This record gives sequence, structure tokens and C-alpha cells, in this order.
Amino acid sequence: MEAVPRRRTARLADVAGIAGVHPSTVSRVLNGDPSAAVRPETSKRIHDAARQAHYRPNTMARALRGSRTGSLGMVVPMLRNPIWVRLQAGALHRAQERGYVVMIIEESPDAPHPAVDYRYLVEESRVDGLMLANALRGQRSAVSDPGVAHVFFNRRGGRGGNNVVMDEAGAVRLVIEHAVEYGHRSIALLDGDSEVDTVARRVRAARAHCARRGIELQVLHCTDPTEESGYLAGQQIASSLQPPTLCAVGSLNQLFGLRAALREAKVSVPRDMSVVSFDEDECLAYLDVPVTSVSMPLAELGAASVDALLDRINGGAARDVVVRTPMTLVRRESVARARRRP
Amino acid sequence: MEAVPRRRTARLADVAGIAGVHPSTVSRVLNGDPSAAVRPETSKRIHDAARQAHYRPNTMARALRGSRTGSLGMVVPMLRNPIWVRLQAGALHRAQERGYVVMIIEESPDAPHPAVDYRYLVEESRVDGLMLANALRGQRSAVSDPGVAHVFFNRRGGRGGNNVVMDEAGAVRLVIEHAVEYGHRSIALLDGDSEVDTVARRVRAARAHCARRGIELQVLHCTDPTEESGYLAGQQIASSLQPPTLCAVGSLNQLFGLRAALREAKVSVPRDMSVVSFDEDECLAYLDVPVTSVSMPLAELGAASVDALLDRINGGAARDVVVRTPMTLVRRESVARARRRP
DNA sequence: CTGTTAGCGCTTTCAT
DNA sequence: ATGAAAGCGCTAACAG
Repeated sequence: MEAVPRRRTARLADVAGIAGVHPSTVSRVLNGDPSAAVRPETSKRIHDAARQAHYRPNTMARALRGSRTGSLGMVVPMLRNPIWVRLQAGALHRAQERGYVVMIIEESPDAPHPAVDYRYLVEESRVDGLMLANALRGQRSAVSDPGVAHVFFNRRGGRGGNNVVMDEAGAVRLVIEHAVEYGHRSIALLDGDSEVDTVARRVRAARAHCARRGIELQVLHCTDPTEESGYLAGQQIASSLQPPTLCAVGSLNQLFGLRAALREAKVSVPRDMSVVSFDEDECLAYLDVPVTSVSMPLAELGAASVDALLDRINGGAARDVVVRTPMTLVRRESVARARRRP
Repeated sequence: MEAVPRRRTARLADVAGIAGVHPSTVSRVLNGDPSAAVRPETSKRIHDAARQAHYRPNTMARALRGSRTGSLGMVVPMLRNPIWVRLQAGALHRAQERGYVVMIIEESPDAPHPAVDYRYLVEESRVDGLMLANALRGQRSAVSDPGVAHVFFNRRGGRGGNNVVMDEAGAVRLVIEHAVEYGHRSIALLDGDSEVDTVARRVRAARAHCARRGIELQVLHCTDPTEESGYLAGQQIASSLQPPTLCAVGSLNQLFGLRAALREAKVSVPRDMSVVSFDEDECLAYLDVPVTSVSMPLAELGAASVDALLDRINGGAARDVVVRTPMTLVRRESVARARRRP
């Protein structure tokens, strides 16, 4: 198959030709260079010519010249989980506002790469910087090369200074206080792999806060964020000798699994067991038992990641960011007063 | 804030310097130019030098030179709906396999742009071509400019020749045959806006096939693909004088809404009403009543879109594509034998 | 077998 | 107030 020559759009030189000026003048005018004083008449002629020729600046040439690509790379671990989609959407919009485009890379869940493996995108100047969410707690060295602008979002990585996260501890406190308010004294946290930073932060916060409030806490780690995995954990909870009276769940998929396991075990929600989700989604309101959840500022986190990354790209100093957009508890019908233990 | 000069990676010239050869030779060797016979020893020296200098080709320079960016633009209408996410993931992976990267643009649902508005991405050579899913049935002219390589995926657009779609009619037949098998004679199709191409195709196929089989068909169009909208339609169905005995639903969100409406109206599924979804998702298996669905080849469609677009970019002739990956009916528990009408 | 040359389209200093 | 010239890093046609 022959590569067909692309029909070229008008170049700067074409516009210059039409307007009868030098290309550099066109560049100055069209870019609104403030340091250059141009005669209004010339300026008008140039603008007219550009419009007439349907001029479009060539991003590649500009990028080569200025060594700025105008695009950002975003590595997400798994698009199947809606939280990444919301983060993505938030980042997409903020990037657009700031004149950047975003390339999404989805980590293969089977063959996860360490964050450092994506450096090449910057080194080959495909993107100006990276937003990474594929850090596991083990691999702390990460994208150590300071020449590669990057931030870790939602999951911390590296040695700090490039992390953009939400206030997971706050979310956990919100849930636990809600539980306390309804008289629960023994709760479970059903969440993902302990190697995942978000999970680790939630667990730590839960332990601390439960200790403070004298609440019993049971932590269950699913091996992966799937319905099946949540289902298995749910069976475990339902069959335990001293089951908790409230269960908080880390992801939507796991929640569906848990619900199914409880239903099967004839554990009624919320009569026998209250349930809270850390993922808010519209669909929760329409389930057989509408599920109470914490609405986390995901889009804001995506946007904040873009801001932080652009800050690094522009030479800003390393600085961790915690998105403090207020979280809210969306009260639905899956939480009831705790029943006295038998 | 000062823009910091990016630490440059080694260039071709640097490698040439180390290896003691001319840059063009390095280019030939590193690109494995078959027409150029190079002395093995020189080749080795060059490869060593490249490794030593940690050489990375500069994508921008290459793009400028070859007028190929190596990236594709993908415009999706709404990431909230999981089908677009699956299409996106399929496209992402195929693009990666073929050495391309993808930039995702999410259409703002509030301010939809006609497809033609994304031409600038190609004209400014940010991408080599466009995959568009934001076509509405009205705007047929679309990206008329033949200089802009593009395909419409999942939703047809333009004047044909650039469409990549699934066999929606086949999916509809699958569902209707399933309904017939269970003795249903009156069914409803609850789907999105009639201006959406996918919806229009499903409706047409449903009308045709129902007529052929002597089945009564009632079509309900939701204004938008949300739970709320499905809920409203569900109320309408539940309260109708001659309710259908089976309801097929176009999207997951609408399905959740419908389920809630039926539950509220004390219409039991599947006893009083059978339900089938055109979106397959793992979570369907874990609902209070596991929902039967059609599993559509979404990832394949995403991949096929990339293939079709690259074909156009490489000068291939216009050609519509229908992805014929076999669809399967995922039988769960939301379909039962039709009850005799009262 | 390898070097020379030119140029993709743009911006930016320097000169006038 | 505008033009000239250089060069970002790469590749491809042409020489030798």
C-alpha cells in the first residue's frame, strides 16, 4: 500500500507570500508577540491572508523548534474501573483548557510495567510530561530521572514531591463517623490489594480512627478489583462467627460482588448488615437497596494532576498536592442502626 | 514562572560523533533501512554508541520530516457510558500494536460539536487521522474535506465509505429470537435518542424483524442515556394498559433506571416482565436478578476502527466496515416464559 | 559502503 | 517596523 502524500495546509510562508511580507513577521503577528510593534495595516493584511489561505500552524514544527510538544501522557491501570475514567475525564478537560492534549495509556493488568518504563514517551518527545497511576508500593524509585517531568496521581510513587492525591483519610473518617452515628461498634473494610497506595492509606486511616473510637475493625483485601473478588470476600464476611455490622467497600466492582454474596447468604441489607461504598456512581441510587457512598472529588483530582504536571514542566519546585475539595456522604438506604449482637 | 530548559537526550548527531560516522549513516542503521548495506562492524559501532549515549529518536523531528505524527485522534461522546470506554481500550491496544498513540477527546455533552470541528487536529498535524463517534444523524456532511483522514465508528456519519460499525441488526435479531423462544409476543425496545445512529439502526432492525415474526413492538426513546431517563421510561412501561412482556434496553444506565421503576411498580422480573440488555457488563451477573445480555464486540470495533483509519491514512480506498465478530447472548435469569395476557 | 546536501515549518536573535 | 538567517533533529535523494 502506497502512502499517499497528505494535502498540505497553508504554511506560514504561504501566508507571507499573499500578504507580501516576510514569514517571520507573520509569525510575530499571528502569535501576538507583544514585544513587536507592527503597523496596524500590515497586521490586518496578514490576518486577512491567513484567513484566506485557511492557515493552520504546524504543531510538529512548532514543537521541534520550541522543544515543547503540547501534550501530556497519562498512564492508568485499568479503564474498566470507573474511577479511572472519571479521573481521565477531569484531566482531559483541564488539559484542554490549558491548551494541551492528553494521550492515554492503559496499563495491561496482566503485564504491569514499572512507572519508569514510560520515560521513553518524554525522552522521545512524544509528550512533555507524565501523569502516572501505576505505582505500586514496592517500586519507590520510579521515574527517578529528574529530566522527566512527572506526577503520580491517586497513587503515590517515587520519593515524594510529585504526588497528587485525595484526602482518603478524610473519606474514611466520614464513613466511620457515619457508622458510629448509627451505633455500629464492629465494622469491616473490604478493599483491594494492600500493595495499592490508595488502599494502604485507607486501611491505615481506618485502623487509626477505629482505635481512637474504640471500634472493632476487620480488614479484607481482595486480590483484584473485580466482582468475583468482592463476592468471595463477601462470602467470608457472611460466614464469619462474629460478623461486623457494617461493611465499607473500596470499589464499585467489589461492591456488586459483596451484595451478591450477602444476598445469597440471606444477610439482609441494611437490616443485618449496613454497606457503604467509597465509589459514588449514579447507578447506586437505582439498586434494589440504594447504596450510601462517599462522593470523592475524582474529576478535581484529574484536573489537579494536570495543573501539578504543568507546574513541573514549567520549572516549578517539587511539591505534593492533596486535593481538598469537600467530600460528601451520599446518604441512601444501605445503612441502618446496628442490631445488638446475639 | 520560568520555563526550564529540558535536558536534551542524545541526538543522532551525538551518536554519529561517538561512532565516528555521519549522522545519515546512523539513521540508516538504527532504522534498519534494508536498501542500505552497511558493514557489520560499522553497524555494531553505531549500535554500541547509541546504547552508550542512551539515544532516543525525537518523534517531533521525525514527524516534521516525514509529515506523519504517529498519533490518532479519537472523539468519544461520553466516557460515563462504559461502552465508549471499552471501545477506547480496544483502540488503544491496537494502536499500540501498530506503533501509534491515541489522543482521546471527550465531547462535552452540553456543547456537542459537529464532527467537522475536529478537523483542526489533523490540519495542525497533531494527529494523522480521526476516529469519530460524535456524529448525529442530522449532520451528514461531517468531515467532508478529503484531505483529512477519518472514520466514524459505532455511529455512521458523512456520506458513507468511512463507517466502522457492529452488526446491530444481528444483535437485535438475537434478542428477538430469544424472546420468541420464550413465547413473548409483545416486546418493548427502550433505547436512546432516535437521532443517534446506533439507536436508529436497532429500531429499524427491530421493526423489520418483529413484523416478520408477527410480534408487537413498542419503541421508547429516552432523551439521554442516564439512569433517570431509563427510570422515567420504565414508569411509562409499567403503567401502560397493555404492557409488553419483555423489554430490551439499549444501555446499562437505562437498564438500572428501568429496573428501579419496575421494582417500584411491583412488576417482578422475570415473572411479570423479562429484561434483556444490549450492554454486557460483569456487574449484570451480580444484580438481585442477574440480567441476560448481548455481548457486543466492542474492543474489536475499537481495534477495527484503528485498522480502518490507518488504511485510509495509507491511501486505502473508502470502504465501510462491519465488525462481524460473533455476538453471544449471555443467558442469565432475567428472561422467563411469557405469561398469558390477562 | 558511506558522506553530502537539502529541507520539513516554525521561531527568534540580530540587523537594518 | 520589518527582513535576513540560523537551526530545532531527522531522513532521503544523490554522490562518490
